[in-house]
Amino acid sequence: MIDVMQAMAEPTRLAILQMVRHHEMPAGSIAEKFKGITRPAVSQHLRILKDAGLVTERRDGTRRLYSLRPEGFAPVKALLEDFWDTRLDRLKAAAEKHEKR
Amino acid sequence: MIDVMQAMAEPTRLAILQMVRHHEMPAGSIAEKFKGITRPAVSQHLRILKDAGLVTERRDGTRRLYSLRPEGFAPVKALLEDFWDTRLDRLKAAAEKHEKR
DNA sequence: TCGATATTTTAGTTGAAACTTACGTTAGTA
DNA sequence: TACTAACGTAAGTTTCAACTAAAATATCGA
Repeated sequence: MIDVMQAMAEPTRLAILQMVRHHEMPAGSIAEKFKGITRPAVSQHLRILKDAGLVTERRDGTRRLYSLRPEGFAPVKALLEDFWDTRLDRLKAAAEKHEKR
Repeated sequence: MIDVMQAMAEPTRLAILQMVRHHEMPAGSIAEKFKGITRPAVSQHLRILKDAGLVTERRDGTRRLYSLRPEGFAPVKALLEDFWDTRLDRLKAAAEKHEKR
């Protein structure tokens, strides 16, 4: 789960995730979008995203098509909702305290 | 938003967030929980979490009490839900494709 | 089979982030 | 005022993640 967060928490990788969100893209096209960063670097980012389960890779001839894998975000999503709930917990606690008077 | 993710995506800091989730804790008590890491290191992590808006700091005499700031997670939560929605988008797209036959 | 295309992998470099030690600060207390 | 407790801050070191350049791999077409 920490690896999923680390995968997301990097500007280039986050941008990649946005790119492949709606339609799959070949590695080359992804790399082209980045100015001032080489193709191998992008390839390595893709590896990290894949290992984290955030993208899937599909081969088509010599190309490799990447697309988002939304389920990969599930654990982080759960954690976030957990933290978010603290807001409600506090409202509840405050209400009970008030009631006690 | 990327800074929020980076703040979360570190084991020690994530552990701190869990610690202060339900009740505020003084910096010292937080540091004690960590074996093999010094107090200043924890202090620096707390700084990063505070700057990212994930915890709040309250002073009580010489102590500093930290607690979770759930609202800080909002941007990441929104992003995650955005990605998550891709699942539904695909189901929908698949259904429409099916319908077309 | 040879070359071209699209891509990853490896090895090595570099810069940033996480650490430690030493020092500074602030608030309470004798 | 001097001392202590509970911290943060500064400076320097180490570790690690992101990068580049060069080499390796896989697939297709002539």
